[in-house]
Amino acid sequence: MSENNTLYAGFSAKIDAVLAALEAEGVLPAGCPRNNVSVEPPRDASHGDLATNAAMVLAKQAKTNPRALAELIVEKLSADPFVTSAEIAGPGFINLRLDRAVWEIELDQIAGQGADYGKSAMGAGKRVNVEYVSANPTGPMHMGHCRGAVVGDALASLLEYAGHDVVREYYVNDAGSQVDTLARSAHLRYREALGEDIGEIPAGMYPGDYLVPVGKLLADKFGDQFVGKDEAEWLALFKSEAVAAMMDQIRADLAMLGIKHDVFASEAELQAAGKPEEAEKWLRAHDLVYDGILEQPKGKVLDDWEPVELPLFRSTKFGDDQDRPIRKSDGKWTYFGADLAYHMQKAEGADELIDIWGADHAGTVKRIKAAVAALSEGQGKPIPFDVKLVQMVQLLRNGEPAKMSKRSGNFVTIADMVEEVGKDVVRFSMLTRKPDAQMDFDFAKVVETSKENPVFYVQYAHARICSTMRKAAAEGIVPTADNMDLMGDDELALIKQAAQFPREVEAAARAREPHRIAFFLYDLASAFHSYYNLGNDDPAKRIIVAQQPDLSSARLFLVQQIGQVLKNGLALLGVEAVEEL
RNA sequence: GCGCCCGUAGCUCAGUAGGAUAGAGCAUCGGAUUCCUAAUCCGGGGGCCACAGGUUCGAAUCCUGUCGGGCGCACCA
Repeated sequence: MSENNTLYAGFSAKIDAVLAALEAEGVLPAGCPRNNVSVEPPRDASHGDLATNAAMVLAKQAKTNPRALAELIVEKLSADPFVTSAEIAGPGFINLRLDRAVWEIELDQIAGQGADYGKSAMGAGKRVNVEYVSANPTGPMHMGHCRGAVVGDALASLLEYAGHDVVREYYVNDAGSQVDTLARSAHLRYREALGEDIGEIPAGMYPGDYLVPVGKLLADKFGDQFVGKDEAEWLALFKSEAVAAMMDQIRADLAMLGIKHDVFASEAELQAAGKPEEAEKWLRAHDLVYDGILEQPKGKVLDDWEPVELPLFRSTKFGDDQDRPIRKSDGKWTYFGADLAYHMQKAEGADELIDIWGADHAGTVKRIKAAVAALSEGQGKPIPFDVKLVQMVQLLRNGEPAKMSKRSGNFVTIADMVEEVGKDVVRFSMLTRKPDAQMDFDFAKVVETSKENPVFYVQYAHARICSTMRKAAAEGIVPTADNMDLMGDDELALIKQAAQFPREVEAAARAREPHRIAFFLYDLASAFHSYYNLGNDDPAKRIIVAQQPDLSSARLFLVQQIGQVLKNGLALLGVEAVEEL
């Protein structure tokens, strides 16, 4: 379960040793960079088990041609007992075939490591803070939050699996004017709960039904003491009460998706602690904040534009279009002003920061990255910081835009969606495409239990394995690793595919792309279904062959491990590995 | 006008640090079920990887430009 233990990393090291030997012999110049050398399974399995481009990459430096260098490498690699053949192909690829013992050992690894198979020490315990969701605490979660929530959560799990020490964080924006609106809307519902006819909810207030129980709660708690009173007497109180209620709601919504954050950081508390002031002071001292006047935005006509002097952060120094205000004209912090201080707070307990944002916030990435870079470097602790954008999801029903929810007032909630199609479908759907392309989510298609819907396909593979295990147990056949030599090419091919999992985890973690795991699982499920169906044409190829208990035990052992890998991958994505469909 | 993301089969999407003949599913056509779950499998047809240049042994992948779609562009969050 460490990076150096995976099969591919192991062979990578062997090839590296061969190159080092060639360097010692003077074939390769001393200290020549080998970081472009790749060791990976070839796309076409007929080429072998492993391929390396070493000869092509290094030929120039060795002052020879790729094929000549390849021959030298092949000569040394052939000496390895686990290498059964090493061939030069095409422009200079070296294709290796590995002894079947390699795969038998790998299968044993899966059995031995169980739920830990695929975990990696790549992250080396590096502390990564992943901030995701961070929806405003003004209502239930809606579709706009869903993709970022699932992708962020899966990414956090993936990094954890790959050996990082991960904190899942939610930034609660409880300090802006939107929570004032929330408090006023709640006050309206409070009066309603006390029997007043409040009529239509006025424009500018939150109209959703979800505030009705909040109003009732406030009425029960405070009676009529805040009716007809000046806003100053109740606003702060109603704010904190309503935000708390909304956060409970949001936590419940997230729980429906199987998401749980470690830290909920409050913007109001951040401000109360004077963090933004500290940041401003430092930035001013380093001439990164100055008082200036913004230009009128281009490409947009504004009737009420007035030039105002504001404290501006020099984000243009970092490639942004214009400098950005950190305070408003009333002296309060802008979102950005508080946010940069918030990122410094996160950086205190982390080695690396990742934010997951919706694509509608793409315009603000440059300024926050600039601010974090300036502050962290300036304060002597530069911190890697990445903002991952997830693109918009369009909700459809039979190809038409989906209707809004009554519960929410004006949007489709996550609760509605999960109730209708289920957590696993929602999560897997969001994870079977790369996040940086827009996607459509069609209720009608997504509930179909078919190939249209890959989650069932993968779950079915796992369920089929469980069912086979149950049947075998009933017949008194137990999986054993004792007769691996009975396994043929079909079985070995399946092991080879499952053996990619640790490598896949590391690659996905490195690229921060959890969707790769979903596609890997789909492919593995597909390979298993094919294998399973071999038994339909030829009874001798069934997993359980009554007359041959040794063979059956070996095959059972194999599919048991395939099931284990499917289970591990599904767990990583937060999807149930069901045992029956 | 500017910034960011996307453009791969009729449709929905993959394409692993630039690698070998670009892959799946759906749809379509043809097959497999007295047999471990057919929610499955096997096979056929279907591509100027938007377009044009460039980088190099090699480009769907990197760079530049053009076209098309999405998102954003006050002190909102």
